[in-house]
Order: sequence, then structure tokens, then C-alpha cells
Amino acid sequence: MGAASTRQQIVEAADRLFYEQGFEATSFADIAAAVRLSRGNFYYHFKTKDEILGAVIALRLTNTGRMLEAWEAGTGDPAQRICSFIDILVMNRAKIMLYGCPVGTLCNELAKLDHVAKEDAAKLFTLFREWLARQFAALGREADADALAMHVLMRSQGIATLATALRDDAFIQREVEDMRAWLEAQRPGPSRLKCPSSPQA
Amino acid sequence: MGAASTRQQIVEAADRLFYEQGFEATSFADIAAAVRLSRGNFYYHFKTKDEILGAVIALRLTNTGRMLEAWEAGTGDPAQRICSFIDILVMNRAKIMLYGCPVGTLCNELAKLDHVAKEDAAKLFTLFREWLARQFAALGREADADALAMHVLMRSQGIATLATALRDDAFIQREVEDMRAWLEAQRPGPSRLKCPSSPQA
DNA sequence: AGATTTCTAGGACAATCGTCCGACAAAGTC
DNA sequence: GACTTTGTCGGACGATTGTCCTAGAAATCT
Repeated sequence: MGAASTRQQIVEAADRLFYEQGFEATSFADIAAAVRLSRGNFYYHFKTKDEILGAVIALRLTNTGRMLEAWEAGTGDPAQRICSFIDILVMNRAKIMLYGCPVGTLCNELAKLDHVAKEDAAKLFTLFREWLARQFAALGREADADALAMHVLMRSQGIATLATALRDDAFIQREVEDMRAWLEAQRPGPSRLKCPSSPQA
Repeated sequence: MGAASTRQQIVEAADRLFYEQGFEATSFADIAAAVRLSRGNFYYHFKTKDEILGAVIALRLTNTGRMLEAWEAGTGDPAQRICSFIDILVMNRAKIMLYGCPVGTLCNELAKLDHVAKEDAAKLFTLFREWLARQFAALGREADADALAMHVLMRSQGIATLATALRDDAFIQREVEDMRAWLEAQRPGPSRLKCPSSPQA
């Protein structure tokens, strides 16, 4: 229960609140109430609100990095690993329909605020991007691995945004399935004939 | 220079500022300064900030509806009309890389704020959705017209979000081209063999 | 011209914001 | 036991927020 624990509690509460309410809409008082601390006490742990944001981004980078490393260390072929990434959309679809994608919405907000940390937040995308590109390269698509990685990210972001706006559970399911079909078609084989990626109702 | 003009000026300034800075980050003072009016005078035209938001959404719905009607009234086949929609991404890419998609980012923000107008903002998506579905139906895809429409919207949103976060102009170009290829492959013909939708670098 | 509606300016309001201070308790060090 | 460090508390600060009022200018109507 030392200082490290309190600090970590603050960052975790801020992480959740920034996701659910947005960065600007979350005040010091909100975070303080969440961790049941006096508002003024924050000055001891964090001098400014931007400092908390920095800590939240750092936490997300660490957690995301760990998750991706674990997936890469585990068994399974690269396509299966990419599927693990896609599965996030399905597993977190309840929260996504309420608050959107944590990465995409934060980047959007910081871009509009022209916040100094917007590039740091975008590093979360870079993390996923490079990991996905590595999987596609391992799949035999070294030439266009990065483009394929960006394509997967693009679809995920689009699905999340629309799912939030329209609250459509079936839409997520349908587009994820279409994405899996597209992914399977990206496997380079003796025949380069690829399946259609059209969504089916 | 009557009341209508002043009111319209306010709504247009708010429209721009809500897009560039976000709804919450834009204050009465910001809009007042933009139209060079005293801050207190806003109470005469708009009782609350939510009222301005409602007017902005209504304005966007009107403008968007007009644009889509014009496209539908013009010549060209349905696929060409859908291409007009896709072209928005390319034409507005400079602003998109700075502020994202006006519709998607507003819906995201209002969802996080749990704002009463979030459903109204989502109607902008519905407008595009139904228009796109009509085009796909006219293209001979009545069965899955809505799913195809949502797929186009999804891609657009994903492209916009990633373009904003990573400021990648070439990415927009590449994904738009891929989207056009996908669209062309959706034409039902004697042979239902469809082209791949994989992005190419 | 007088009367009436429409519009505007400037500021007050209570609340909240991020920031910061000074006093104090708990813990560890010498 | 004296002393320093570490962590917490409650409150104050200037600024800004959305909201609202009142007095007067401008325009319109009779």
C-alpha cells in the first residue's frame, strides 16, 4: 500500500475514465472520487493533467506490448495470431458499442485538441501496426505486409466507430466474419485466386 | 442582415468549431469571437449549448441530404454515385488528417458524453447508409444492399480515423483505390467471380 | 412621429476547472 | 528521541464555464 500502489490506482482509474468519458470531460475530481482520495492530493503524485495522460498512455503501451508479445510467444500460425487481434472486437463489443475503441477515440480527441501527446497516443497504433505487419510477413506476404496490417487496423477502426454510433451488435459480427474470410484469402498459395471480401447478410 | 442571417452565421461558425475542436472543447466565447458578437447575446438566439448542437446537427442533416439528392438526380450509374461518396475522402483528406471525419468524431464524442443528441448525430450515418443501400440495390444487389452500404461506411470511418492518427496521405490514397476495386467487384455479372480486395502497396 | 418589436452589449451569477499551498500524520533513519 | 522523507488532507487561487438579466440601440409598424 505504498506510494507505488496509490499512483498505480490513480493511473488505472484515469485510464478507465479517459476511455469512458474522454480525456477533457474527465476532471481531477472525477479521478479523485474514483480512487477515494482528496482532490488536492493529486498535486503530489501528478503535477498536471497532461502528466496523468502521459502515464495512462505509457500504461496502455506497456499492457498492449505485453499482450502482443504473449500472442507471439504462443503457438499457432501467424494467421491465427491475427485472428486473436480481430477477436478483440467481438470480446469487447459491449464496451465498444458504448465508448468506441480506446485507441481510436483517444487519438481523435487529442487530434482535435491539438494536444502535445497526440503523437504518443498514435504510437499505440504503431505498436499494433508493426506487430500485424510481422505476422503478415511470417505468412509470406513480406512485400505488402505493412499495407495489409494497415488494412486490418482500418477495418477494426471502422467497425468500432460505426458500432458505437449505431449500436449494432449484428453488424460487428457480420463484419468480423467478413474480415476473417478476407484474412484467409490473403494466404499465399499455389493458386493466387482469392475469395471475395464482400460482406454477406 | 436580419436575425436569420446572424443565427445562420452562429450555426455555421459552431459547425466549423465543433468539427475542428470538438463539441465540449468549444465554448460560447469561442463561437462569439468567431462571429464577432458579445458572449451574452447568445442567450437571445440560443438558450443552451445543446440547442446550438441541435441546430448544427440539423444543418448537417440538411446539407448532407441536399448533396445526396443532387448526386442521385445527376446522371451516371449507381456505382459511379458510390464513387462520388468515396471521393469525399480524397477531396477532404487535408482536413480529415487534421480533424477526422465530422460525422464519426462527433458521434464518438457524444457517445462518451452520453449526450441526449447522440442519436440525432447518428442519423447522419443513417442518411448515408440508406442512400448507399439504394445505390447498391439499383446496382442489382437488393438482397445485401444494406450490408454493402454499411461496409462502405465502415471502410470510410476506418480510413478517416487512421489517417488522422498517423497523418498518412499515401495510406488514404491506397485504401481508397482498394475500395474502388472492391466496389467494381461488387457488380453482379454473368460470372460471379469477384476480384480480391487486398490492398496493394 | 410615436409605439412596439427585434436585436445587441456588457456584465453578474454560481459552479467548476486545473493548479497549488501549508499543515500534518505515518514511516523510516540516524 | 530528534529529524527527514513520504504521503495525505482540506481548502484557496484565478480563470473559465454555461446560463441569465437588464438596459439600450436598431429596426419595423401604425
